[in-house]
Amino acid sequence: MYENEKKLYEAKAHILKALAHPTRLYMAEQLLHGEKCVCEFVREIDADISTISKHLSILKEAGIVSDEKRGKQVFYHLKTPCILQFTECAVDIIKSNLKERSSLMTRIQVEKET
Amino acid sequence: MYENEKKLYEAKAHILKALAHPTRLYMAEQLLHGEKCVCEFVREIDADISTISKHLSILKEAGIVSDEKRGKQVFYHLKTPCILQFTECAVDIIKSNLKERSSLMTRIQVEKET
DNA sequence: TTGTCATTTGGTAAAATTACCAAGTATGGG
DNA sequence: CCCATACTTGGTAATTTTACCAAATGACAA
Repeated sequence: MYENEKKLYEAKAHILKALAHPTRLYMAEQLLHGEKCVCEFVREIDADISTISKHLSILKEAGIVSDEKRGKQVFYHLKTPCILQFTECAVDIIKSNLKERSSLMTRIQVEKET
Repeated sequence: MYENEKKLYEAKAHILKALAHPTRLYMAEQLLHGEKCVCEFVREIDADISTISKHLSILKEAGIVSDEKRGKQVFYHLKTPCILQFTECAVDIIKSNLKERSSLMTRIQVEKET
């Protein structure tokens, strides 16, 4: 029964949810190349610094990243890089969706014309 | 610049978002064992059938599952099982979060008591 | 055709997410 | 000590998500 395992699914979904935002996904992927301070994200992302800080705190709360204050700066670090392994498969899905949707478009076009 | 790659991050986040709900994650994982009709999910999950149907349609729209009508029933099928590979890593994160948070609790206890 | 089973769709209220601004905290320099 | 820099936090409005009920659709059976 799903009810028994619900807590585990909630925990897993919570982690996915933290990653399921374009900006947060970008941040996590950037951290694959090494730690970054908030100020670096601020330079790259066109959003208010408070928005960026909140996105990072969501990743942190989910346990995906950790932070460390050094001087005036706060550095974020990817704790568990394996969580980003889904990327390759996601790209496959995106490509397959594009294919299916473009062939659907063609079908609609053809149906219109005939 | 993030702005250039934004479309790709949005597409990837869209797929994650579809999975980032306990019920939808459960459904996708169940489909690892083979296709299932909506009625089977209805038996397992304590939610309105319309809610279950809508969750399935979100997974379908994201390109994670496909559906096929056979007789009166609609069968759902996992198109790209690799998208669920993150699970193992997610469990690692959950365990590590539990450890950190329980040690935090202990620390708070200790601080209170001393 | 009429009914029934299996599922989807439309509508809606409640809850959650998001982004911004403004104000607060912490650190190091002068 | 005072100030600037680097962030975080609180407040809030707009948007999105979620779940339910009710009604619609589609397939088969009588």
